[in-house]
Amino acid sequence: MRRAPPSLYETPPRPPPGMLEGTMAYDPQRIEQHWQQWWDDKGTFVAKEDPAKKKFYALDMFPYPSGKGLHVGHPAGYTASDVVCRYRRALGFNVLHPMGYDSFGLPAEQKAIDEGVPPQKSTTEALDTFRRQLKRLGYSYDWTREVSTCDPGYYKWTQYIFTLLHKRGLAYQADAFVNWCAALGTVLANDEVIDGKSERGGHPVTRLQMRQWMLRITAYAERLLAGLDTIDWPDATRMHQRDWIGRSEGARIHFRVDGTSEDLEVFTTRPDTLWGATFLVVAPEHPAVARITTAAQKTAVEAYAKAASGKSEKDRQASKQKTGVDTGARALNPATGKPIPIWIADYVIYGYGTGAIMAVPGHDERDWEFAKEFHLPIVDVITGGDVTQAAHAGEGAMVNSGPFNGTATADGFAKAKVIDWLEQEKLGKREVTYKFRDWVFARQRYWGEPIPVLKDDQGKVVRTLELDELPLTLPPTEHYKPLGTGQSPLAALTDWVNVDDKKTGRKLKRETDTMPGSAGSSWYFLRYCDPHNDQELCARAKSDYWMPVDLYVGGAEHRVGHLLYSRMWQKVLKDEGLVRDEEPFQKLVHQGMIQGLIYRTPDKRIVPLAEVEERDGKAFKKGTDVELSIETGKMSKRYGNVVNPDDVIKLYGADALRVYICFMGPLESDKPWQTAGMEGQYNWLRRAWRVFFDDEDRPRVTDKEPTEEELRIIHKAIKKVGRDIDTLSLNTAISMLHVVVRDFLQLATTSRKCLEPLAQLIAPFAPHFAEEAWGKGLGKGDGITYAPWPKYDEALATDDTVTIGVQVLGKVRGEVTLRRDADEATAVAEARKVSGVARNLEGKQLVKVVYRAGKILNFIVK
RNA sequence: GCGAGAGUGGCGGAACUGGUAGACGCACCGGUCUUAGAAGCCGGAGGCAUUGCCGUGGGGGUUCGAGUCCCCCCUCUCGCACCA
Repeated sequence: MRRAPPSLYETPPRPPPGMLEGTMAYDPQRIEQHWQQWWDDKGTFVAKEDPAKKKFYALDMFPYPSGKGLHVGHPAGYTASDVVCRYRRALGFNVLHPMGYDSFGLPAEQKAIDEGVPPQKSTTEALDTFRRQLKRLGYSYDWTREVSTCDPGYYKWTQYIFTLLHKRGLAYQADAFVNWCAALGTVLANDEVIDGKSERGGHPVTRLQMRQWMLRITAYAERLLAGLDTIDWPDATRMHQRDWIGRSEGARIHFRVDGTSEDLEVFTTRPDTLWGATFLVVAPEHPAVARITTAAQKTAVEAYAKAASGKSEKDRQASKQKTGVDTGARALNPATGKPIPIWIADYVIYGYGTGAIMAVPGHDERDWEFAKEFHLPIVDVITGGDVTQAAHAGEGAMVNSGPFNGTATADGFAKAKVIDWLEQEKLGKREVTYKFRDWVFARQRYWGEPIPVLKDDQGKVVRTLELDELPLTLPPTEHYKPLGTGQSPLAALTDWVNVDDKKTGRKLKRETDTMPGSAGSSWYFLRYCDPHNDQELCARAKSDYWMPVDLYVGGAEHRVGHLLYSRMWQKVLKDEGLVRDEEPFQKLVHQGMIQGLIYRTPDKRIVPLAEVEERDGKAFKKGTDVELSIETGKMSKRYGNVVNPDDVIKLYGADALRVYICFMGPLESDKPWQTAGMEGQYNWLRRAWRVFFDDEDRPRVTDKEPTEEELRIIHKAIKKVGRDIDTLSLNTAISMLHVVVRDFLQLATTSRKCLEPLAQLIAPFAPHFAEEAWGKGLGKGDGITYAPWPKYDEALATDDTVTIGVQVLGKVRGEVTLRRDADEATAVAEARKVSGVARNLEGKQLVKVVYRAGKILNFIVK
């Protein structure tokens, strides 16, 4: 056995390499604590508005502070934004870099239910842990601006925003089909339901009709779509939001129900296929169903509807097999005047469009399958396919469509014509619908912002609370469990619920539902601009200065939830005149996940990391010869591969962790944590230390003039590192720094003109190290944070000689070193001297020479 | 099924507008130091083969030249999933 197994999993941890007795060396524990204290004392990162300076607002998605503390996943994004902030400060930007906590939510409440710990208490503790851990990583946050969504001074304004939404008619109560999770005792938003299960806990979710608070996000659909074209976000995320909003253009068409005064409305994107509509399909929940069903069909219809509503969303989608029942009623096709049957089927969704469709089996795959299943007529109304074999959804010309025969469907031409006709004949109208629904804005839970309204006995809202009545604080309780009735625990607190309202002189009741977790996080970026203001949610002058966010770093899992809600609130606040910008986040980047290694025995059993040892680059089960397979996957307790930043920092220091995180790979991609790789970066910092300090920890800097070679090294690095931070290619920036340190050690570089810029280039990544090198190593007094970023000389940053490949017939046969701008004749002459090239040219006739100065020389021969 | 993204050494990953594939790091091998080991330092290294050949998931194409551009296919990851 050659080396210790991954030391993170050993107890007690072995001392870091190089910390042997007597040797003075890089000591991260000492310097990191010292500089963190120093930054705190000096208020180095406190941001102040300064109109004379260009601002830069870098925002991290604030964490939900779980009791378990920080996970290595958190620093992945936080480190990247911190590097950018430190770089921007050196460039002279006025940087706002705040941090806070998304501290309302289910986990703390679940803990309260399970263990009886009040959420206020467990949240405060978790928050202290997070703050301590984040500070220990040396992030340059302005801690004076910290916010926490469960703080009454904060949620006062969340509640205030709710009252604004209510006044604008954007917050309303409605009987709606909601995602009810019985296990959690609450409703969930669509984005909190994944595959028919709750995002948190994976409990089953069913569709239920309930009276709920809703936010009319659909009213902002067009602006939410339009804004996507103005912001610098990943394409995948913008596309995902577009899909989620799901805009479609079409027509609403009226169908008379034969022999009744009922009217059924359908939404269709293909009004040009109206002549082919041979039946209607209505969602089982549709209220018209009960009215139109004939006596003969009543039993079958009711049975089907009941079965459909009992199914969860997931079950309903599990089978694509078409099912349905004829209601017995007939509708009149407004185009042909012919009676067509009306069916109910669960492939039609009540929440979308009008909850009823005209089925055109000839030109819609789903309708075609349904028609086949139930032997309903199929009519061809668009040329180009064989509707007896399959639905033809493509383009063609209208046929069997009366006056429209021959109209081409391409480019929506026929569609527009038919809609015009429908409007003229008052049979229907042009309409746009959206796939996304209004936002269910209530949870039947305790640990959230109380909704600031007063209601009468019937549950009708009498008034919202005025600003001077806010915050409406959460009353203390000892019973956190949702009541079995589908009400929140607040409903049991009758003293709190019943109010003698002085303003109206009436006996009123408080709302007992609370807001969802996404409420507080939908505007926190504004509060950071003016966190202590108790008169306004954020002074306009402050948000005008700092907003919009210039760089927002956070996980891709918030693509549609948080990132869509925040955009909506920003628009509402803009309409209120409270903010200037239409979009809150100018540039968005998603960090990838830090994955763990998963070890398995040949029979596929998982072996926790603590029981793994490495030998000769292979993994074995500790103390055996059982070789293990290695795969990458989620970090999870189950695999025993969760890495805690505290442990890493204890061994290697925060700087090494930061450098390793940056070095692992591109910010956006998922990458596996490898403790050995971590050690590599720690060792690099130790080597870098030796550039600045000798064996007795004395500074090595001299005022010697650097050689040209040394200057070239550092100028190239200044150029590369700056450019890489701009593009967030932090891994290649670190590679460059490796090269500089290697070369400077080899050249025994001590020149101040080289070491000062090197310390500065290291500073964004390993700030404590850099401060120590800058202060103690280079004798600088004021800290490195605001030292102006070094400038490079283009002439020195570019080599004037280059080594290029020499090819014969496209195959590399040698290389030559030339001046970058050497002419072709020189290049050819030099290349002919290279033996491998000469050998391949021998006896051949030169046809052509391809020469790209500084790039390639290629001889084409016969 | 639809949409998006990705396949490069043993591993993580580099490669500017097409121009010496494998930078940098890990692991590995050799040397040095040491009683020995660890760490450090110096050096090696894609594969096969002793002048050469093959190599960026596979197959075709464009080009003097392809990881990069075009066409077809395979695999993986992530979304969405009867949205009318």
